[in-house]
Amino acid sequence: MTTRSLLQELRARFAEALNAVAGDSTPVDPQVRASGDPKFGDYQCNAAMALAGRLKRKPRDVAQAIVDAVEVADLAEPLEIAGPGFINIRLKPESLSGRLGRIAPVGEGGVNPNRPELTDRFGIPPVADGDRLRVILDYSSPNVAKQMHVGHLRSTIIGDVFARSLEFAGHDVIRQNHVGDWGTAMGMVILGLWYRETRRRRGETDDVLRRRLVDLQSARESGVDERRALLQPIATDWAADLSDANAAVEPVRLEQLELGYQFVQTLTTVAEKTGVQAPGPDGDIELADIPRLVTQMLQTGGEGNEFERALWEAARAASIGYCQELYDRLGVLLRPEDVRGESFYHARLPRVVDDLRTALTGEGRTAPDGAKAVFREDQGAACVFVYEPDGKPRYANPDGEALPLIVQKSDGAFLYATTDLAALRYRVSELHGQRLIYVTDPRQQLHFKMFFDVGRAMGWAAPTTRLEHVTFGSVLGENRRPLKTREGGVITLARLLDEAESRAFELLHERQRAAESEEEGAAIPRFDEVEMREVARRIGIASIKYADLCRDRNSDYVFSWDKMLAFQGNTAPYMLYAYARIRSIYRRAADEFPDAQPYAADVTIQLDHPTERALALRLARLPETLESIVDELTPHTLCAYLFDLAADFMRFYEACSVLKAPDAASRASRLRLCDLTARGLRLGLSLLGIPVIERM
RNA sequence: GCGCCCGUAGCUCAGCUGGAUAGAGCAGCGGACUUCUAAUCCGCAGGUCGCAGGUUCGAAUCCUGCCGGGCGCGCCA
Repeated sequence: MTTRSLLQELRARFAEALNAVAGDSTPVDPQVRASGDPKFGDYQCNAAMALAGRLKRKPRDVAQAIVDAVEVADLAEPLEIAGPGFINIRLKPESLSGRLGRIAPVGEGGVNPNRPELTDRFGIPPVADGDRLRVILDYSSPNVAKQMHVGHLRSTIIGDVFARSLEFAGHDVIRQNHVGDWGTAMGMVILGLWYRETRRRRGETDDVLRRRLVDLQSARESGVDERRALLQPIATDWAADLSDANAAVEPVRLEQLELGYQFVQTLTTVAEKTGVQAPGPDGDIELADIPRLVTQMLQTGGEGNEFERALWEAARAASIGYCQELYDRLGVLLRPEDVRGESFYHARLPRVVDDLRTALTGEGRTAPDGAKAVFREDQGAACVFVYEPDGKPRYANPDGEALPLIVQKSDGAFLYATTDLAALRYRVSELHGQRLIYVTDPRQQLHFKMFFDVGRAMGWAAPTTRLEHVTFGSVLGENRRPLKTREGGVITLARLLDEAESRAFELLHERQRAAESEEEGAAIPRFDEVEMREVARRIGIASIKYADLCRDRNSDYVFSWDKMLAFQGNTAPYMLYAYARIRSIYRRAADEFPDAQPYAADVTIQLDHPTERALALRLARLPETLESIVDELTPHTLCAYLFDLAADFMRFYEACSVLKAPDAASRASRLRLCDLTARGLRLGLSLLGIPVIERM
């Protein structure tokens, strides 16, 4: 038998009663929800008012009819009708404690500290087999050319919560890290790496390259002649180096990629309007045109050029290795085997365009929602236009003309729309995805709408395939502009994490000092340097992640160290502290009452004190909270729940002593509540990608 | 010009897809440590939900129009 959540149970029972009252088989929304105010009960059913209109009866009469028809006597106190026809539901304490009592203790093997949700389900069953979906989750997706910065943070940690939550719910999640390893930026990296490598073979160190970069940077504002004089020797050497095709490339590090990338990028800027040329694969090319050169270089696939291939692989390996370090540090689930970047689809792109051309030329095809996709060449580019059923373009440019999804540029190169379509086909037909989730910034929204339309029109996504573009707001500085360093540069992720950890360490250190200076000394754990570093590391990372997750993901959020590291309010430290307090009680109870068995069969969960009842009700609502996160992909609702849970526990903690409980039965009951709370916090935080701390 | 997102307490944010007297946390004021970690808890104060209409038993929520802010709109991703 599947255990329903409290909310599901009440909904089901009221739905049945409503159908009886309504007298027909039209399903009626039972409108059961948690009450906003405790004086209106724990849950309420608001369906009477709406139904009254339909039945042309008085709302309160309808409410009475529902009350008479519904069978909830085993769960709730006698129902009350209030106001215009609200039905207030107050749960019986024994039904609450019974429900919690059915949550089995953690099994023999104990809890896996890294993935507690895999070993302690808190009595929550996975979805039924028939509801299980294969979910393809596309998140993080950094561009391998550059260091990861705060912009990548949100996609990575929000996506990670989806991965964990959907997996916990019982779905079959396949992570796809769609890294940018084949675009112009990657080409620039390869070219930079090529330059560095060939110079290195002539005995030049990175320092020489770095100095040359500085020279170029300072020449950006100079006159054409001056810049030409600077560039000409580089171009001449370049020509000499081109003959070197030794494919052996040593492993490189990210800094070297960045150096090469910056060099090529600066070179391109400085070469603006100088006309300085260097040899390319198909004859001379202007240095200023390098971006086009590298794109072409990649379009031809680097095939037949082992050196280029080796450079690409070295660059890719360095980037992915570097990203993996950050993923490990952040504690996200992504692994190297989840990487399926743009390059993976490269060989499939011509067929995508061919198939679009074949299927959509002329009349085109119509998607289930009526959108018509038509293939047409326009200004030399291969395009797909999307039209409404009435023939109007669904997307328009500022001049009001139809806006195409371009799948092949006039120079023959493919674009990210092409890659995304190829990935869509792959994910549906080869990975058998039924729900495809893309976690990216909202600027790409138009692109996603267009390529979803085309994918549906082509039938590459079935009508039942869910395609979801999940967006998130930007991270702002205190000045309300996108977060930057004081100098205006991007903040690298590594630096951000460093600062979080060192700030957390300072706070811990401060607290320890304060405790030592007090006469009796607060009862806080004493840490040595190594332990404190580790606790600070966990708090720091947790704070960054939690701050990111606790707001509605679509709104921009203002980044504030003080707020995310605060020990009050809806923050990671508050939650972690609540957990640590509970664990502390547990350790002491084990010492003082070694015989106490909170999960023994004869233990009844007693809900005499209001704070005990409130805590129990909150615990009973964990399952329904997790349901909503799976449907709506809203981590902040889980954060809000955990904050309420922690706060309810704190109140209980202040009011009901566990170790000094009046008797053994009460103590066992309270210990049980403590442990359930700890498990709920641990499970919830774990789904947010945040590991708990036993002592802090 | 078109499209999307946002506007709620001094600040940072919730508000469960139309429900009851709009809620938290900071900051402010006042309380609580002989008591399981005071990184806590309790109380007070704080609001024209951007503005104006509309839909209805009922609107912060849905519709329309303004005002203010952000983003996007053909060969970058």
